[in-house]
This record gives sequence, structure tokens and C-alpha cells, in this order.
Amino acid sequence: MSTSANAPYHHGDLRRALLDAALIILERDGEAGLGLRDLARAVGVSPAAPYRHFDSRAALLEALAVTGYQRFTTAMNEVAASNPPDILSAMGKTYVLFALNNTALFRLMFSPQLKRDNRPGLRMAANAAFDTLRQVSGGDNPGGRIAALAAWARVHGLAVLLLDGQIAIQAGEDIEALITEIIEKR
Amino acid sequence: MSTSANAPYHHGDLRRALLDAALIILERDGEAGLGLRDLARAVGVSPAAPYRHFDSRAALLEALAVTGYQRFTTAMNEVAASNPPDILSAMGKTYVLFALNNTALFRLMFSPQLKRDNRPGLRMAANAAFDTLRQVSGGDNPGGRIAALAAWARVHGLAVLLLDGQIAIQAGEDIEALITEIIEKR
DNA sequence: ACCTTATGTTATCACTGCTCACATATATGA
DNA sequence: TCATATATGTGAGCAGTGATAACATAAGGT
Repeated sequence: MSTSANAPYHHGDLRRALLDAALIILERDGEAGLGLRDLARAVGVSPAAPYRHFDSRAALLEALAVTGYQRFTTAMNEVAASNPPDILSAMGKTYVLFALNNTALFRLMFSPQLKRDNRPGLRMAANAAFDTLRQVSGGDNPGGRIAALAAWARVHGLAVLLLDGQIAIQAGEDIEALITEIIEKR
Repeated sequence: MSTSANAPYHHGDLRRALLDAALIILERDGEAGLGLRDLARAVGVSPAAPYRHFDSRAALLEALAVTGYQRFTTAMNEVAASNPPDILSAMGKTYVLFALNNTALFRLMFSPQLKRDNRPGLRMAANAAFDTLRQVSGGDNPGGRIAALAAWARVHGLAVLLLDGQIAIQAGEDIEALITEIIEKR
């Protein structure tokens, strides 16, 4: 389609197309497999075209991470808004499932090369993403900080260990049930 | 010294020298900053020389990861052998401090590009690293698996969140105390 | 119509991981 | 002892990458 003979000189919305294609490539090949040339070719455009929309490869990755934070924020807010019986457990489960369903994107959100410190936009998006969880787990109450961090750490650790295949899963085991058990373990 | 005029044609123990220098560069510049050319130059050897000892850059990273697992294993076994009052807490603290003191190496140990699945040696080294923690936290008792995974997840999550700067630290705050509090939070 | 600006192309650069043919040192064995 | 095989390091060069600059084309406002 886009690579057909009568492709117009201007793409229309190349930035969006690049981000969409980048997300697909990212999940398929991982962050290291996301090259600007492959990306450009996937969208049917010249190798230098992406630089009109992203200053560098790092800037592209930042943009992807931001959409990751936004999706994550949406997912967390939706669970919180649905008034589940055990809200902390429900949010934790959503947290881990988000990681499992968006492997590469989740990894990117926590990648050290993002240098969140220097990018206020990135930092704010990241903070917003974890804000609901922090509130629910008691991060605002005086003295609740430790509890909030402990809850966050357990959920995040579980997500990362599962992503890395460090937790042995029996054949045919119900992963969701396992997640719930671990999260709710007192 | 090694780059002086009378440097011998053969290095002596280039493999070890490469690994040592690689560890330094790794902690200084991160995984992405570890290039074979810089590494070779740091050791005072030609750009192609490392390939006599490592099939590829990936193989070098694997070797680094293995030494990481070994150091980690040593650290964990030492704590366990010292018979601390709360062994689980002590091991957890060691776990997190290891991560903070070996940032890049710890990240490498959990890097997705390692593909532990295809490398039995890597997988075994990794398993050995977490074996003691798994035992102590009850992973062997029937029904203790959940408790073990929950403990591991909390400690690992805490380490990762700290590494990524996601946990806000007050100026002059005692990080070790914070770690202990979070780990021991029931 | 004109000019300005935004967007895409082409050619090219420096750099990287990697390979191959060659040089040099070390070990082996008659 | 000395020739030969093996291990280890060198030099030149390849393909592929992110990035840049000069140019081409379209879109929009006046």
C-alpha cells in the first residue's frame, strides 16, 4: 500500500506511522533490533526521513517510552476506577500483566539509557504512571511510604523476574493465579 | 605500562586483561558504551585481538555476566554463612547493596540480550546465584514456593527501582536504613 | 502567482562489529 | 636441536549503523 508505485511524496502523518511501526518492531525484535533504516523501510520512506520527526534514535525511544507510560497510566486508572474488592491486589495484577503483554515496551520504560533525569517530560510521564499505585498503597499517609514502596517493589520485582524468565513456570500452570497468589501473600 | 615501547607481541593473559578492563568500562560507561575497539585500546592491543578469546561481543558480555553471577553467589553465601539473626533480611540487604555497588554488572545479569535459554552454562550460573536465597526463603518446603517468590520479588524489585532512580531519596537520607525497613516490612 | 516553510531524498561521513590473510611467538616431537 | 604445528596478535578491509548536509518537492499563506 504505502510502498506502492503511486506513493505520494509526503507521507501524511509520518510521525504517527513511525511510532506505530516502531512499536511493532520493538515488540518483535527488542530494543536493539529497532534500527532507523528498518523502521524507515517498514514505513516506505527514505532512511533519513525519520530525522525530520525525531532528532536521534534516542529521541525516538523516548517518544516510545512516553506512549508506554501513558498506556500504563490508562491501564492503572481503569482498574482503580472499576472499584475492585481488593484494589491493591487488582492494580498489582494489572501492573504485572501489562509488563507481560508489553515486554519490550515495559523494559524500555525502565531502560537506563533513557536518562529520565535530564528530560522533565519523561520524568513527569513516568511519575504520573506510578502515581495512582503510590496513592492506593498508602504512599501519602505519614508513615505509609515504607508500605507503599514495599508493595511497589514486590509487584515490580515480580514483573521483572517473570519477564526475564527467572521464575520457573510448570507446564500448563496458571500464571495469572500464580501472580495473584504472590501479590496477596502476607 | 602495557602500551610501552617494549610491549611483547603476546600479551600473556589477554583474556583476563580484557575481562578486567571490560568490567571497568562497563561500570563507567554502561553496556552500550562497551565497544570492542575501546576495550582493545585500553588493553593496548589491536582491534581484532579480542576475537581470539571471544567469538563475538555477545560472548564477551556473557562471560562478564558469568563473573557477575559468581560474585553475587559468593556475596550471598558469605552472608548466609555468617549466621545473622534475621538471615532473610540480611541476604536481602546484601542483594540490594550488590546491585547498587555493581550497577551495570547487575543490569547485565538480567539483560534480555543474554538469551539464557540457549546457554546452559549461563543458565546454571544464574540459577546457582539465586539458589541460596531461594532455599532460605522457603522455596524448598512444600507450599513455601509462594513465600520464596514473594520475598525474592520484593528484594529484586527494590534493587531495580533503586537502580533506575524511581525511588525518591531525600537529601542525606540513609539508604541502607531505608532498604532494611522496606525489606523487613511485614 | 509568489515566496516561505515543512517534509522527504540522495549522497556521504565516521564509526562499529566482524572476517580474512598474514606475522609472530610458543609448544611439540623426531 | 631444530623443524613443524598450533596459538595468539596484526593490518586491511567489508557491510551495516546513526547521523548530517545539500537538494527536491509539496503545502500554505499573502
